[in-house]
Parts: sequence; structure tokens; C-alpha cells
Amino acid sequence: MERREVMVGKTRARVLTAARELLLLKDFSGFSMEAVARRADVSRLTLYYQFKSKAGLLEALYDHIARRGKMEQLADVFRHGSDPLATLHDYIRVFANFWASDRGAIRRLHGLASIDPDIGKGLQARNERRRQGVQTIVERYSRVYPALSSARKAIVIDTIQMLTSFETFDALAGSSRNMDDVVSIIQEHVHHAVGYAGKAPL
Amino acid sequence: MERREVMVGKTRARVLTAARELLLLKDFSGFSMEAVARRADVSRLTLYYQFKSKAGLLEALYDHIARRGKMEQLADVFRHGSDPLATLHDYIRVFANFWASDRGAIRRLHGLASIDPDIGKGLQARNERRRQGVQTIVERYSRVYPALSSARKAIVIDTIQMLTSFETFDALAGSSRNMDDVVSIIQEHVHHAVGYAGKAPL
DNA sequence: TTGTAATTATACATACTGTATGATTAATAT
DNA sequence: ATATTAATCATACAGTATGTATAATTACAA
Repeated sequence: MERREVMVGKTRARVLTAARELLLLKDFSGFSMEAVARRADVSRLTLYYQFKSKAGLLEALYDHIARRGKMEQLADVFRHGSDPLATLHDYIRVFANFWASDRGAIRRLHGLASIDPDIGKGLQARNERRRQGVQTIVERYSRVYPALSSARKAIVIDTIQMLTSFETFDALAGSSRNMDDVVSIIQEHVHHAVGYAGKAPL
Repeated sequence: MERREVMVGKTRARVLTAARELLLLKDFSGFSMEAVARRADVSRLTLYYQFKSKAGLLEALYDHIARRGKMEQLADVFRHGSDPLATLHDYIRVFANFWASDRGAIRRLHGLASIDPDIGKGLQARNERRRQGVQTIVERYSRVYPALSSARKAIVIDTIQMLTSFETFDALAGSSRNMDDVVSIIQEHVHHAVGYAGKAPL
């Protein structure tokens, strides 16, 4: 089991690359199992064999994009036991980098997720994991700055979740705004979100 | 030309109601021209006659929802020449009411819009009109509070546009948060957005 | 060498979109 | 009252999509 796995990996990668390219075309109706197969120079049946269904293929594509967008960095953000506010800033930066890494494709995948429950399930799970991350940070934060009342905690978490979402990033990035600016706008607002509930943390 | 227009109006309303109901079903794949026609007790051909295409039907559905969501109120917000900050608050409330008026359907329509350019075009036009509204308010605001530098104006407009978007509302409303709370969270952040660029306006 | 995983070929059932052609019903105009 | 026209419907067709079934083929692995 070696050469074989490599071959399979290459086939899957070729398919996922083709799928991503077709996902970005203006005319999304051009995205079909048949078209992806043709572009990847693979039989349509191979797609079903490897990914089960269209939803399965798109799920795998999201994973693919997450890997390419360096989402592993997220683990490090939590490992370093630094200032919770710094953690929050790093957290925002990691996600902004991810969202920016393949904006068009992610936008389409999110659109599909809100329509097809099969695809939506995977994204929902991701969102819950994201929420857990936010919660962990806020928890640490409220230990250092106890002024954050527990009644406000839920609001703060939801607000940060919203501010670090793809949709927020996408709206702020617009057609040309540079990413560091977007990150600092988001950081500003997250800072405000945790700040207005208690004392100013800086 | 009277009785006839009434009949057509009734037919269209019945179709749009059926379309909205099917749009809300978990399994969105059940949404098809055929299914809508069946549910509205109308021939499939009538749908094409009345709405041209699937995209046309969904466009009309968005209009339908906008009417039901009392979006006409928006005009009044601008007519009253009151304090720009009050205008902003009213503006936020009108949109929150609209987003809340048919959250599930709007979520699906926005999902479809990010996939199908035919549908997306209509929503993009709406967003541009929404942006114009924000711009007008910010313009009025910066006349009263000149501390808002023109360099920041673009950022402020984009931020408000983001904060008043459906996606922001949807994220903050979550599964159960009461709407007045959502509105005041958004107002808080919009206030911060216009405030941090210049002097505090209140 | 034998078994097995991966890919492919062909075919089929089912469903949807959009269009064409023409019939039918009912309101409107003259 | 009759002719006209708008709205609806029936049938049919072309094109394309998904997903599954069956079986053949290729190439790696035990």
C-alpha cells in the first residue's frame, strides 16, 4: 500500500482542482459531475467511486481549500498561552487569511451550503467548531478581565462569531481593500465587542 | 382591464406563496418549476408565461417578500429630515424587520443568488441601492459631525453596509435571540463605526 | 499467481429546464 | 353579439443532470 495510495491521491487532487476551477466560472450551471470529470480527464464513475455524490465531492473540496488556506495554523493560536487579547487577534488573522485564500470558491460553497442540507451539514459542523474556539478565548479572557459579565458573554461570543465569519470578511474586503486593513477593522470591532461589556482591556 | 388583472394577480400570488413554501422545505431539491406548479394548482406552462424562467420566478418572489416585509417604510426614513443618527437607527430597524420577516426564505434566496448569476444580478442591484442609502446617511452625518474624515468615509460606509446586511442579522439572531436585542447590538456597533473615526457623536 | 482496489464502459431510470405548437377558456373591445 | 386578445393548459420534444446497476479492464499487492 504505497504506490497505489499515491495514485489515488493524485487522482483526487486532479478532480478537486478541476472542481474548484469550474466552481469559479461565472456560469455556475456549468458545474456538473460530468464537466468535472471531463476537465480532470477522468471517468464520471470515478467521481462517484471516490466521493460518493456531488455533496461528497463539495465536502472534500472544502477540506482541500482549508488545507491550502493553512488552517492548521489555528491549532498553534491556542497552544501559545499568551494574552487572550493577542490570541483573539491571531485568531482573526488566521481566519482572514483563510477566507482570503480562496474567496470566490468559498463564497460559492457557502451559497451551496445554505441550499443543500447535505453540504450544509459539514459547514455547520465547522461553524460549531469555530464557535468553540471563540468560546474558549472569551472564557480565558473573562478570567483575566472579570468585568465581563456572564450575561453579556453570550452576546460577545455571537458577535465575535459574526465578526469573524466569511460573510463579514467578504463584505469588508469589497473589491479591492487590502487585507491588513480588513483585519484591523475587524480587530477594532472585536475589541469593542469585548470592551463595552466591561472595562477597556488595553 | 380590471377583472382580468385581478385574476392574474391572484394566480401570481398563489404561485409565489407555493414557491415560498417549497423554498422553506428542508430538502431544497424539492424546489422545481414542476413542484411549484403542482402546489399552486396551476400548469407548469403558466409559470413560464408569467415569470419567464426559474430566475424570474425567484426575482418576483424576492419582491413579494420585500412587500410583505414592509420595505416601503424605508422611504419614510429618508423623508423625515431628523438627526442623521436617528435616521441611522431607523434605517437599521427597518432592515432588521425585513430580514426577520422571512428569515428562512431570504437565507435560501441569498444562497441561490451567490450561485446563479441570473438571480444574483437582482440582489446585487438591491445591495447597491442599500449602499446608496447608507452613503446618503453618512453624508448627512458628516455634515453635522465634520470630524469624520473623508478618508475614513469609505470604511465607515462599508462597515455599516456589512453590519446591516442579512448575514449579520442572521448570525446575531441565532436561534432565539429577541429582535430588539439584535437591533440594539447592531446599533451599538454602527454607532462605534461612525464614532471612532471622529469625535463621539452623543 | 491470485486476489483485490481503482478505473472505465455501457446502459438505464428518473427528473428537471426550456421551448414549440396548438387548443381552450374567458374577459375585453368594437 | 361578435371578433379579438390575454391567460391558461395539454402534449410533446430536446437536452442535460444525477445516481445506480452490471460488468469489464487495468494495475498494484499479498
